[in-house]
Amino acid sequence: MIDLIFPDGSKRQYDDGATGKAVAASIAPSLAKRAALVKLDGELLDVDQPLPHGGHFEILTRDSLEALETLRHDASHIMAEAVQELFPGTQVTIGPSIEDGFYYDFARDEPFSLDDLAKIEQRMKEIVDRDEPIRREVWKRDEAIAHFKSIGEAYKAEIIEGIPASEDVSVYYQGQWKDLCRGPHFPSTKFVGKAFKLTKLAGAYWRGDHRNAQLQRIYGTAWSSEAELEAYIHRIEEAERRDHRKIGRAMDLFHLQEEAKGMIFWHPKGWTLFRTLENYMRRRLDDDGYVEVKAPQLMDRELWEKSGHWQKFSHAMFTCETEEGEVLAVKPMNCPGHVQIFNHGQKSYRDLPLRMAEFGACHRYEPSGALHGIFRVRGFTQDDAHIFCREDQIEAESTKFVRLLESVYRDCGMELHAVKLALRPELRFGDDGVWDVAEKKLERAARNAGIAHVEMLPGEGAFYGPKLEFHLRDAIGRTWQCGTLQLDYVLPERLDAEYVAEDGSKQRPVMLHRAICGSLERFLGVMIENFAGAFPLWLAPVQVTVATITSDADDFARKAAAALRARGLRVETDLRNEKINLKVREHSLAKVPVIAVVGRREADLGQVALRRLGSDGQQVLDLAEAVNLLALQASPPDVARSAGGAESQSPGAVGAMEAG
RNA sequence: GCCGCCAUAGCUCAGCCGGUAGAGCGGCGCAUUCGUAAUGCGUAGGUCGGGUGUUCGAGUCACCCUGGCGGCACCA
Repeated sequence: MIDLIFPDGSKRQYDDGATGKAVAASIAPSLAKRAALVKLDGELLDVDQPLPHGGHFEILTRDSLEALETLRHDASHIMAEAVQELFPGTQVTIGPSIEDGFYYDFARDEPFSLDDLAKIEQRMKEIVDRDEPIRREVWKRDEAIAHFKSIGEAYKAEIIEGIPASEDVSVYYQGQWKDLCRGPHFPSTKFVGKAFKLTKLAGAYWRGDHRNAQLQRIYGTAWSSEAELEAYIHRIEEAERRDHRKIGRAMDLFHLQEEAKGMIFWHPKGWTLFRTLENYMRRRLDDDGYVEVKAPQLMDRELWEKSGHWQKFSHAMFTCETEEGEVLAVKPMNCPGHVQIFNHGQKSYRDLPLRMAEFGACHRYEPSGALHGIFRVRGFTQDDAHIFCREDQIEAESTKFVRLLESVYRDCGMELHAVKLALRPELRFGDDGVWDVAEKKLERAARNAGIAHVEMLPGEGAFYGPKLEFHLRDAIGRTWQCGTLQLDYVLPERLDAEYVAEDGSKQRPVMLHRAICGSLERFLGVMIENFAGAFPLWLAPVQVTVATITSDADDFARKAAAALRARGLRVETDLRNEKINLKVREHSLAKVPVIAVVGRREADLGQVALRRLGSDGQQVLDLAEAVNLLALQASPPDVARSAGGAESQSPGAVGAMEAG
């Protein structure tokens, strides 16, 4: 007998081997009919599977949130069945559920077409209508290998070969069709419903390795109701509108063109945005004890060989040869340059931690298929810095960095999506003992800074050390690494960085490579999508447009604009002989945060009517008042913070306050 | 780089089974001075990403190149 504890706390006994369905039936026949999955001590099981033991027990219907993953997984199987029915000879490989949907990788010589997707989708719906029962069988591993080989499913056989010989494997039948799968699954295809849609067709390498065969991946999205599917499609469409490439064009921020692919032509408005962010970052770094430097753009190949970059990274480096035969490389990163500056002159332990920052323009030959708007480019600007410190300073510096990063993200309206720790790669310098220490230290730094969850990424570290990665999301949910913190014992060694310790001995510093935005370009891209182009006042390329209603107000409008400019605001005037309706519409669409409307009335009274983007009210103020208000509101968040503190004591004593 | 798709006026897009290109927005011009998301009228822009081939004839078919998009791989 097994004891089951139900969600309401009640307990009941059942025979050994009772299935979830039998348990459901004992409660209510209707529940047995609706039961899609059962949960036993947190583990999801098929309803027809004999319960292996007692414990906390719950019956899930298809509409439950926890069943959604299974619904999507089932949908991937139904798609595989449909594909094999329609395209005999196609081999199946793997097909998991993913965020919002599922995919399945198929091996087939002939490529699928977009038209095929419609056919497959249609057939999937038929399979749902057939209500094929889904049944689990347990097979011996070797028999499974032999069977899948015999039916020409080489990939499946290969997967099973990777399973330890002692283990059995589960095979799921779905009507006549079957697939190797761990499960769980719903009781029949009808449970999946029809709220799914095949969305895209893509290539994907077998087992994620580009040396392997390329399979055809079909992606789909699946939901428990038609309404949710509609909502999802709508959400994606909305998100596509805020694509930074579209907004960049519409707002005239930047452009890209063939002759310089992967490199950005910043237009005046976009460059204003860039400079605003750069200036903000510079202040934050200054305040946090960094010193800023500028290292050369090109350096001799020999230096890159010494640092190790040539061996590990030369494929991605732009190089050129001089007439005198020197081979120079455009810097793909700033670290070797910074070490040269560190090495110039003897350093003392008193100089540490030395935080050396640079807005470093880096160039990397990225694979053509990797380029993506201004997120992934070949020429970009890192908000890079290297902290040279003693080993016992690593933790404090790391924590300090993460705090700064979180503060910057907050100021910029960014939400940190994930923190990942990239562990030692195959190609690396430094012995394993050093890596053990480095990996542990970074992990601890993240925890100390209050980051609850750190995802481990085996094999993805830099060649010189592990990386903590800070990921942000774009409009449609893709994540992009922006911030990074890397712990490096290797480069100081390879490039002979040293300092004089208290006892007069020469010691190696440790290097922390760190960036908050990662690249200003990528960070701006994410910001553009997050704000959908409607930037907060301090960032907006044009902060105020002074728009006239009639030409009577032209002189006053010019005067108002000049007064605003005198306080550092970015102001445009619109004196065209157009209706105010049109002006409001145009500047609203251009996402200008404030439209200062002046008509005859305002001009006579020396006032402006402020209209904020997104609201249809207006605020009529005397010019001087409006200028003060807007100047205050346009302060970057860090400036506002320090001014705010000063103001509460003695207005206007901002500088004095900072000196303390 | 790999797989698939796409490439037509500044932008968004229409041009079916091949017979020398259209719309909306934008631009420009004229008129309008009109109080908070589109004033009216008029007008100029493309030879269809580049190339080769098939054809009497190609934006429309085939192939190649280039670029873009979605994935994959890569991302020090």
